Amino acid sequence: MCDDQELARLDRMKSYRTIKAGETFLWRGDPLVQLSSVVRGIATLNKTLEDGRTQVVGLLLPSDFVGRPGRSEIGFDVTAVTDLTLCCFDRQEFERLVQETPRLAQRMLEMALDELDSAREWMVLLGRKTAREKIASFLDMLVRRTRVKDGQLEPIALPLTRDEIANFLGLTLETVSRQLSILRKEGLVEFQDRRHFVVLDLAALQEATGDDADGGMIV
Amino acid sequence: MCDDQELARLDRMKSYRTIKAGETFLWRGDPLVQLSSVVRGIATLNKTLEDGRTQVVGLLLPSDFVGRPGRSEIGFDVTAVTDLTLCCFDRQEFERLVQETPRLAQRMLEMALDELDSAREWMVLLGRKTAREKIASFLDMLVRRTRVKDGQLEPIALPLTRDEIANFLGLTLETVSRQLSILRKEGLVEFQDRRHFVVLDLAALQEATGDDADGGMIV
DNA sequence: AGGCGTCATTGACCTAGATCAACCAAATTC
DNA sequence: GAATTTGGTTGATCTAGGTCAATGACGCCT
Repeated sequence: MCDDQELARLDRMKSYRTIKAGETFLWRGDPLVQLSSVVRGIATLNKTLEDGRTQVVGLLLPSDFVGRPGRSEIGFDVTAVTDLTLCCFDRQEFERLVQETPRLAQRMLEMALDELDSAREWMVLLGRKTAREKIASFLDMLVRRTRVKDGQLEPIALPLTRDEIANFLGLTLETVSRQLSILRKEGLVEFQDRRHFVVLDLAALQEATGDDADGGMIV
Repeated sequence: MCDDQELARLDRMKSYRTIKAGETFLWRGDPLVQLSSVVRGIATLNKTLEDGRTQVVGLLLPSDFVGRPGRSEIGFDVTAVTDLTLCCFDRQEFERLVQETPRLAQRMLEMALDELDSAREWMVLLGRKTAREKIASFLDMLVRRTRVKDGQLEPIALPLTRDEIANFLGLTLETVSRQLSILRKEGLVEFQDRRHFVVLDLAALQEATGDDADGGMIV
């Protein structure tokens, strides 16, 4: 995360933890004793309304940070989507470290501001986009996130179930399924498997997100 | 913001700027040369889709920070809702100051994390709440924000037009107007003026937000 | 005081997406 | 390998909230 000495210290205080897919391992309101970062797997940050409606408010991928220094309570439920490995630190010890190493505070600030930017992009999606645009934006985000490593048309993993996607996009699972079918029939994407897709027409997909040509998703 | 010496230094580098109500004074994509904090007035952070739909992604009140250190481009349009006074700092100079004063970085981190929490609460509102719940949540937020100073039933200022509220809540201005009328007819709130309301039944208002009894808005 | 631009309210419709429901296919259990 | 279970698709309806349109209520300007 930062430089040698700090890394060494982080190293001494860290411990690993694994969680099985589907398990909610942090609950809103519980005391926040450990911070962690995702090593392997995927998790979601969720909030549930009193009558059971739920909204995913964050997607945690490897290297993402879980919990926030300076708060004593957990703010959102955290659920493992796949099997998950976390690297954990004692919160108070970590906070001390942050206070002593300015670099780390700056790095944390940068990460928080990036997350804030993507949360705001997501607010536009939730507040103003149509179902079709939401789905296209979601697929486009996955493409951008995976493209880093592979060249072009490798199949991309769809890590969430239809229901989880729906809770992420503020839709119902039926609408998710229908819109995916429509994009498939239109030839923008193709599924080889319920959980893996290939983009056939990236330009059309991005057109379908409704975003300005220039400034789409930041994540 | 922090301690004496830093404050003094901030003091030397600051300058003031005033903006007239309605003016959009920062545009997405423009170079970010100054950071600032709101001294007086209200502003909104906006994003506009290609076809003109807009979503407010942040409400800036006095003491809120505008712009983000470590980015060279403006990420969202910023519009003055009322006449506005800003206290501005040169971005690069401010960044230098942040690097040299760990305290400041920590304070910035805290602010960023608080904003992130409220952005996430807002995502729940945008993705899952009904129009009625959105309006109730909005009024409740205003109550919480003003309650700090006054005792109980003082009239609360509604700083935005119906249209701006709609863009904040992901609704249309007609729906905003209708839902406000309904809450009025039900006796939860009363308007003395298009822009000032009194809460008559706070418990019922909070009930109508749809939030869990305990964990509502963080802001 | 009269005329105008802005903001708000209310009504009459319409449509995107939710809801309800049937069915399918792959994975898991016995 | 039959029987559940879990996740997905598709169809038929319903409805919350959007859209379109008329009217009202203030300023504000001359």
